[in-house]
Amino acid sequence: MTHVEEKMLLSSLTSEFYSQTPPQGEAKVKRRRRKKARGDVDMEVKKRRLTDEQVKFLELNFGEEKKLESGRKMHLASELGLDPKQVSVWFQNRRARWKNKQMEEDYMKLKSMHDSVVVEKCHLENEVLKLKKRLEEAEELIKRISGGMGSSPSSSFSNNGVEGEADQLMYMSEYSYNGLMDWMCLYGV
DNA sequence: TTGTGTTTTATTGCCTCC
DNA sequence: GGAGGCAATAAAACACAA
Repeated sequence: MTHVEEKMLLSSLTSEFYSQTPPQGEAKVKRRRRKKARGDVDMEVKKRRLTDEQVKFLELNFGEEKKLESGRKMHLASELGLDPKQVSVWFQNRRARWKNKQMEEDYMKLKSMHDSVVVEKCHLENEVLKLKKRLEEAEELIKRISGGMGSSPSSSFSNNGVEGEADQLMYMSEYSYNGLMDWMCLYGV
């Protein structure tokens, strides 16, 4: 019996298994196979579990080439004493398992990358918070200093001949209180 | 022993390629 | 149009705790 004849026979035997046909225009929706009734002896297909040796040999071949061309299929089938159909089914299922495993590995890699990016983001956010706090402290200090001298910060800076107030502020926030003390000594504030 | 979850083998329908 | 691939699914076979 050819492959096609086999398929047609199976189709005719199983067509009655379907309770519904898909609505017009929804051909892509797969019909669900009806469960095989218990005791339906005619349709009973005994599953033959492959031996360890057979599986080992198939695994070896799968490792070499994941696809199965016709010649190799026939060769493997005769070598293992299996139906060529069983060999192709085994390869089909093995490819599906392999694909799942690959996806799982890809997922784990992406997850690990994502996790490290999240940690890095957390560190950066902490750093931003620290810097903001230092900036606030520096600004507060400047306010206090300029208030004590009875003039604006800019006038006090310019009075001492210093240019680039922004640069000075950056300097202060960078080196915090000790730096500020140095700066005050330097300009005699 | 039995209920339940997992794995393996097999089937089906659809799709693509030649 | 046929062969072969894939996704989805069924169901047998197996593992294992209770």
